[in-house]
Amino acid sequence: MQWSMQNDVSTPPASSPSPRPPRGRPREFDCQVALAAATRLFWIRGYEATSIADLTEAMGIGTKSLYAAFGSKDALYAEALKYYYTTYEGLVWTRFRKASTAREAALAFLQDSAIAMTGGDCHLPHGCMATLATVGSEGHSELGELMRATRAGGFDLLKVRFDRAKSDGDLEATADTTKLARFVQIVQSGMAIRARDGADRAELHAVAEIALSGWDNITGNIDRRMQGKA
Amino acid sequence: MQWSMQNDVSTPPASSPSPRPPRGRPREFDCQVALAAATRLFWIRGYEATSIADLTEAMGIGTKSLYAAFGSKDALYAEALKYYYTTYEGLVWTRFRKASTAREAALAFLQDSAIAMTGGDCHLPHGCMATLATVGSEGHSELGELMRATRAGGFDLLKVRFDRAKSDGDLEATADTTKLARFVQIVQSGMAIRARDGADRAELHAVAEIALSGWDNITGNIDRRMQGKA
DNA sequence: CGATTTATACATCGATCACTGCATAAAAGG
DNA sequence: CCTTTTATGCAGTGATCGATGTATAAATCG
Repeated sequence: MQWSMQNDVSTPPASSPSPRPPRGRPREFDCQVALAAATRLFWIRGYEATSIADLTEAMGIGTKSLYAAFGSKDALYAEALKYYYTTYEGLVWTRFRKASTAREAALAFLQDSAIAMTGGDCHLPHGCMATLATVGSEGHSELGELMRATRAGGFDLLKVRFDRAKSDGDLEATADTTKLARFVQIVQSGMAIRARDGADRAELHAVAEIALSGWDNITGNIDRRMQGKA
Repeated sequence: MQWSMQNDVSTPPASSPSPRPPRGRPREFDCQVALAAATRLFWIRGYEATSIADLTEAMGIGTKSLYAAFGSKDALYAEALKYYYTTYEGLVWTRFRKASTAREAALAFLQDSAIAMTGGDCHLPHGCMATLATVGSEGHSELGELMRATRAGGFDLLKVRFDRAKSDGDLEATADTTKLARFVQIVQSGMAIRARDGADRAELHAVAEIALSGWDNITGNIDRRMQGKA
């Protein structure tokens, strides 16, 4: 299956000078606005539960226009996921990037995730589109791989930051950054499920604090504390 | 919508003496075996992605027999969820119940979840059926409520145990058992997502240990440690 | 003005969805 | 035996799935 589209959807931002407009009749709808509507729908309902009829209604366009602009439902979903990530990535990772220690970074990531997953500033759908998507369990293997890769990207960002903290001396040399990143990622994934079930911001915020309250034990002397347990 | 079924499915275990067999032609298939097959399929693929045709093939029966025995796809799913819970509940909650302290109970719950979610002793599907089900996002509101209630049940077990630990003196009187139970529940939910993405048992086991490595800080003096942070 | 190119609306495609009607088969009660 | 009751197999229900074909409208180019 191919993700290529008949028209280049991702041009509107950072558009080329485009001295010559395309020859025929111009498109009547804003491609980015339509994509935003589709993203919101996929975000809320998931891939399988969202039909083409749902999409065309929410996007305000006909089926033929949808297929002319995006190619297929799979391709539209992939484009929606990209739109989702580029649009909302900053909500979760900006403070993370600016943090001066690994602990502050992890806490910022979880706290800002708590905010984003409960609507953010405006009324965003609750939960995380990438985490909660069940695309690709069976069939749709390409979309499933895309989702898994997206989730893996979050883990990588965490691990790289923790590795850097190790060379900074911020984390002990014995700290297992892979396990640490997995733990933080898993807490965030769990928060996404709770957010979908209606958790409020305070609850997720509390979980973020609790998750990192044992940071010193986790990163420092976990080996000594744990050796007699499991 | 009604969950009631034409035939009582849940009689085979602890069956009544049944001195008089039903009048007509007896059923040719084992209802529990068929339900187990359906459960496995729903568990792996989820509700929407599993069709009646998939189910009849896996269960080895025809559509008419399926509807005669279970009533509808929704009712069959509800029955499958009940079967799932009663069959596999012990994998996750037995050691939890026997533990003498709240910390041991929570650790046992997370560790045994790590085992169950990666196949258990035999080759069970990975992940948690109740946690990963996305039924009821839109429409299917009754099934969605059932899933949410099932997830809430896990939280309640945790909270009750932690409350008991408080009166036992095992937990400080100042400990917030609600937040504590939410945290443990969220870690387990996140583990389910990682298990679906292919995490191995060791990874989830490590996360279980890390999650509870700060137990003393969480349950005891978290207030003092956290007051200057957020 | 055509000629060409593209977008839209509408009707539809075959496939699949959950679900049922109907005829038949196999058991029990009489 | 016959009647009743239930289960099964198969065809088929209307609805909806994702995706297209056709005809028309609107733009640019010559």
